[in-house]
Amino acid sequence: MALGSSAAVVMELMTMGYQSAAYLGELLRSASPATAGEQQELAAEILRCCDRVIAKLSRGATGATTGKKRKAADAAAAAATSSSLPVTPTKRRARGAEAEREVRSGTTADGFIWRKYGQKDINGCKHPRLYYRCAFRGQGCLATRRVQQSQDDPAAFVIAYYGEHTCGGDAATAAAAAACRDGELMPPAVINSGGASNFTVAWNMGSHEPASLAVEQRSCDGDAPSETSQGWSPSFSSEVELDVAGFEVAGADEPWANSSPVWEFLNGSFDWESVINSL
DNA sequence: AGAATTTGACCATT
DNA sequence: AATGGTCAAATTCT
Repeated sequence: MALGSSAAVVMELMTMGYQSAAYLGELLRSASPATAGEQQELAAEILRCCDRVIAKLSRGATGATTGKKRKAADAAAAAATSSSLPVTPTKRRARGAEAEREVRSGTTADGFIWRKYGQKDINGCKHPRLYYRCAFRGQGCLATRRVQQSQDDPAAFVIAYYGEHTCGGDAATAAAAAACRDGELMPPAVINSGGASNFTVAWNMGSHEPASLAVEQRSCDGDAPSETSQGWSPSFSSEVELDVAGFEVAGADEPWANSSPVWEFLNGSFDWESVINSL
């Protein structure tokens, strides 16, 4: 395959992330099999994200037009994406249409850049439902997601994804590449150590005083979509929030604190080469 | 000023 | 008619 150098870098980093998440899942399972459920689910989600990027890269950018199954209305709209003007012949998703993927996670961050376009109170649900679309819709990306805070566990989100990221070959990967250029990593998944779920939601109206910190990605060069015509000119500030309160590496009392691949990973001495070669 | 979110209206689907 | 998804004007944020 003919991967560009930046794509190769992203591929390598995503492979690292994949291996890290896999190993983290192992650690969580062996460390505390009883309480590792939620944490393992987070690790699993990281795995899924990495897996998707890797699949995309190894498949090449030609996968953009090879959208698998898209709803009829969306397909019709996609046919007209050559004219960058999304005149939008009113493509409305059927109520309760099944998502292509549904993820239950402790964070709403998934590495993509989303723009919120609506919010709705749902009949029996305590929390509102939030609607997002890909920030690169101006480029023809029709990916959409629906985020809902779980009724029982306020620290969990149920995220339903619709549509494929047709921007994946350039936009999301470009953002990743830009982040790598700047020596930064992709927005990490939420770190929520221990059983105490002190992760709070920012959009909880009224009282949003979470112990969270915002992470922002910087834009890459000029391919940041500047489409003022439709009011769609997203920047690269995503709404990533992560709780750092419970994440103290230095003072960790965990048994693996100072002598494990995790620690090696954190202080930068982890032997990635052997990991990659073992693929 | 421009960008991003909020929020009520609008409309398709059930 | 009720419900859920989207639009777009208004508002807030940077």
